[in-house]
Order: sequence, then structure tokens, then C-alpha cells
Amino acid sequence: METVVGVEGSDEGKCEESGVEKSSSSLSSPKQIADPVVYKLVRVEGDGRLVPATDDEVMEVEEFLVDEKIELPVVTDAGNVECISNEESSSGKSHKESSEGLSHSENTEPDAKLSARLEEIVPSSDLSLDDSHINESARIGECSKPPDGPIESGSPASVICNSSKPDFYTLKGEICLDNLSIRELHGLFRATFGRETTVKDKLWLKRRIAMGLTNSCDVSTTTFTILDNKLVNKGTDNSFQNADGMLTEGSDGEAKNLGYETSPTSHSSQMENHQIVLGKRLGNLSVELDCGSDDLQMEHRGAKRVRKPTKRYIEELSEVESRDYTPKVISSAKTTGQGQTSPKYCIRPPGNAPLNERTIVTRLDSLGGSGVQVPFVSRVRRSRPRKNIMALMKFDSSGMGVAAKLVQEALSVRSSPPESEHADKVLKVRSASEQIQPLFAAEPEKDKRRSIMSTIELGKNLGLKQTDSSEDNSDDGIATVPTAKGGMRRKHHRAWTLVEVIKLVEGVSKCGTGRWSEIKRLSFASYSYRTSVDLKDKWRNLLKASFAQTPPDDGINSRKHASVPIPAAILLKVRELAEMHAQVPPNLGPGKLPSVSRSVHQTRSGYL
DNA sequence: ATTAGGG
DNA sequence: CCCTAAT
Repeated sequence: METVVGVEGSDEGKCEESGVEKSSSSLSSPKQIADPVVYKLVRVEGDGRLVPATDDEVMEVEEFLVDEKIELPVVTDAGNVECISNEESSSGKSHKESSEGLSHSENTEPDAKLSARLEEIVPSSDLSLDDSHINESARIGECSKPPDGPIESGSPASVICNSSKPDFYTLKGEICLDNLSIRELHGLFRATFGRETTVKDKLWLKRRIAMGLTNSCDVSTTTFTILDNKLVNKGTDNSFQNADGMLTEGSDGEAKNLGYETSPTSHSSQMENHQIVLGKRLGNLSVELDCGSDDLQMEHRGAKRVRKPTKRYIEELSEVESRDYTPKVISSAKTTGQGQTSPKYCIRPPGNAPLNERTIVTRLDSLGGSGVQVPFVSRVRRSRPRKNIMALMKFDSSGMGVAAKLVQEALSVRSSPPESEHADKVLKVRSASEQIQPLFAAEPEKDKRRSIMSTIELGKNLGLKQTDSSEDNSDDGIATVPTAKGGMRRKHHRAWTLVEVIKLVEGVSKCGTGRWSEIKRLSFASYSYRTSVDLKDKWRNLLKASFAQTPPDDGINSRKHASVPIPAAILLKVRELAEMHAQVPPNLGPGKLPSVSRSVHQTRSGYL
């Protein structure tokens, strides 16, 4: 099995501390910046090979990071709640995810502390819930100062924790993951994250989905019901088991803030306040921190990337394999003990907001053999393997030591513009081996094919690699295809994921409609694809959906496999925002709105 | 460069 | 999503 490991540069134990503070400090101190902590997600295969985390994995985490960072500054009043630092939460999340999915039973956590920390993640709790309906929601719409305070950035929990998605809270809708079949979970997963997953572990799926929808890392281990984007824990599992005080702290804190306890039954009325209490068991987590190892993968942004195998392949492989082998977690980790807690990500001066998101965060890539600072943004969400397997394998050959070395290298090399070159070389080499054209060049999209390919890849290893030139080459990962006319058209229809929709709604609530570029910067920094135009279009569609009657809903019509319905809560929110901004679609006047709050509950009409 | 809209 | 006009 593989486990995903978060590697962290120095102090393992204290990720938390490193969190926000660090980030801020990092800014100030050059040194840290230069020597940022490298945080990478790596999967360790049974045989000890390191495989870079898939983009998605990384992405998810990053996403949070980015958002948080961006939003952090926003904190307004409520700041009482203590949350975990952004970084932490993000890292924690990732760890959780990976660990759970893959290793959950087996791994033991090497570092209790760490795991504990990870667990600790605080859910972005939302404050505003909606039952208050319109009134509250209306307020929410305003960006600057929500009367309630809490909404949006102002919301206490969200503020600090910063899950960028807090706004959502208001949405209502309940999604119960408990009773879904794996198949359904897969569909939901796809809708939520925009990618497929091969993981068959229901628990893992539920957790991930819950985390995605909730935007928080803390998800209960037993029950998964998401209400208004919040996770409701009906199960008994509520107890917080965090061994660490810290953990509890997080949860407790949250609870306090909310002041509510999630009552199992609260389903109906109380839900408004939803809180989710999530207890997490440390035991399950087997995350390991590794120091310094970083992904390699990146090519520099500017340079043209050589095709990497699609991440999917990697993902698939690793997942499959992981299951087969029971791996051990490798903790290359501790290898580096750099004292410094360098932030994993360096944030560039906040001031750059205007700058592209890209500039905001960079990370050091050590795997490639050289530390390269890569702009965060570049991650493409859809499966793009950042690094090549090959490269990894190569490194692996040297064994664990390699990781350490890499780390060291990375660390040692601080700022290294030149490094990029090295990276290139590495990449090139790899690519060379990979370059072989795929037999199946054309459309690797099918699952079957993928697996086949992957199999081949693994088996032969280097022998064939796919260079699907067509696939995403661009930095943003969006594959574009030249059209006859000369224009570039996107190759894939990137379905909007629930997460994206949520972000969009949040963005609109903050900035209002019309300011798409702003929203893009704020909420979609991590999504390089999705242009402001896309946001606008999507909003238009959401609006339509939200006002569309979803009357009879379904039944027959609903395409089973079609996209997952947008939670009513979201639609409701959309509606509210629409009203606020006077963007009510022509037909339905605001008149209808009033009923909305309640009625919405039942509507499940929208589809992503 | 960004938006609003139509297709 | 794409394309284009309008800003």
C-alpha cells in the first residue's frame, strides 16, 4: 500500500505552531523563505519507492492553503476561535485523506504527535446557518461587513481557520453519505472533486467527500451526513478522542464558538447551526511526516513541459498497488531534522494580491533533485502527475537515503534560480525515457485503458510512456486544442465540482456578481483553469438552476448518472445572492423567493 | 483587460 | 464552453 506522506521539513511535532504564524513570519524573514519547509505529499509504496502525491491530492491541500492565505488577512472581528493554522489544516487534511484511504488499518502512526496534530483540524464551521433564511443570508451577501459578523471571512471559525469556504454554511441541504453505495459514493466523489477515484473503501470515500463538501478536515469517522455543507455527526462517534490536547482544543473550541452541540437528532431545526463535531481518532491515521522530500515534478512554469504521464495512471496504480501490498509506511521522514520550521509554503507578500495567484505561493521541490520553487498555482487539478514515476523510481533506487538526500539538497539549496535548470534536466531525462509514444495515444481517458496503460507502465516501467501531447500541457493544466479556426479550445469539459461551485458562491457572496476577476483571484487562485468568464457562465447557470423549479423533480428525469445534483442549500444560497444583487432572472420574480427558504429543502434540481 | 450576453 | 461586442 502506499501511504501518502506529508513531508515536512523541520519540526514535525509542531506543525501547528508553524501554521499561521509561521507563514506570516516567513514572509518577514528571508531566511525562512529561502529555506522554506518543504512540504510534499508523497506516497510511499510498499517497496519503499516514493511516489509523488497526485495532483489532486496535492491540489486539495493546496487549495486550502491558497485560499486560506488569501483570505486570512480578511479576518475581521470574530477572531476568537482558535483554529489550526492554515497550513496545518491543509496538511492535516491531506494526511488524513491519504492515510485513511490507503493505510488506514495498517499504519501506525510513527509520530503520535503529528498525527494528532493532523487530526486536529478544525472544521470550518460556519456560523451562519441558515435557517434564518433570507434575512441572514441577505446579509451575507455583503462583503465588507456582514452585520452578523461571522459570515464570510468575518466568521470566527472561518476567519482564523480560514477555510475559504465558510460562507457556505448557510446553504442547506443534506447529503447523507452513510447509506450510499460505493458506486454512488464514487459518483459523488467525482462531482465533488472532479475526478474519479478507484478507492473502494467506503469510509474513505465518505470522509473525503465529507471533507470536500465541508471544507474541513475534521470529519467524523462514523457517520457522514452533510447538512448545509456541514457535517453532521449523528453517530456516536462524537467523542473527541484526540489524544492531544491540541486536537481537542480545536474541536472544543469550535464547539464553544458555536455554542451548540451537535445533537444527533438535531437534524431538523438545530441543523441550522450545524456544527459538526468531529472527533477523530488518531489511531487511524498513519500519516507520516517526512522531512523535506518534495515532489519533484515540476517543470518550471515557463518551460514547456514535457508530457508527464497522466496522473491518473499514477493514481490508479498506486491505489491498486497499495491495496495489494501492505506497505509500510516509510518514514523517511524524520531524516531531516532541520530545526527550522520553515513553512511549507512560502507566501509572498500579501500585497501581491493583485499578482497572480501564481506568485503567491511557491513551494520547493526537492524531489527533482533540486529544490525548485514552483509556483503553487500551477497545479492542475485534474490528474496530472507532477512528477514522473520514473524519476521517482530512479531516486528510489537509492533507497530511503535518497529522500533524505533530496531533502538536504533542497534545503541546502536555498534560492536557486538556477535550479530550475537542474530540474529541467532531470525532467528531460525522465522524459526521454518516457518519450516513447504511446501505443494508444489517442484517448487515454477510459478507465480501462488507463489501467491497462498503467499496468504496462509499471511493468515495463519505463518502456512506454505516454506522451499524450494533447493532454494538458499548459501550466494551468488545461489542455487546449487548436481549433480549425485557430482558436484554442479546451480539451476537456471540466465539470464543475461541488467544491468549485461552493467557492464560486462564496466568492459571489463576498464580491457580488460581476466582479468575476476578483472572485477568481480570491476563490479560485488554486484553480488555474476556470477563467473569470467561466465563473460568470457558471453563475449564470447556477442562477438558472436555482430559480428553476425543481418541482417534480426528478424521479424520472433525473439522470442517474448525470451530475450530482447541486445541493439545495447551494441553490438556495444562489438565489439569495441573486436577489441581493438584483439579479433575479427574468421570469421568476423575487416574489417567489420568500418561499424559497423552506421549499428549497426539497428541491434538488440543479445539476452540476 | 474585463464584462455581459448570445450561441 | 466559445465568441464577440461593449466597456
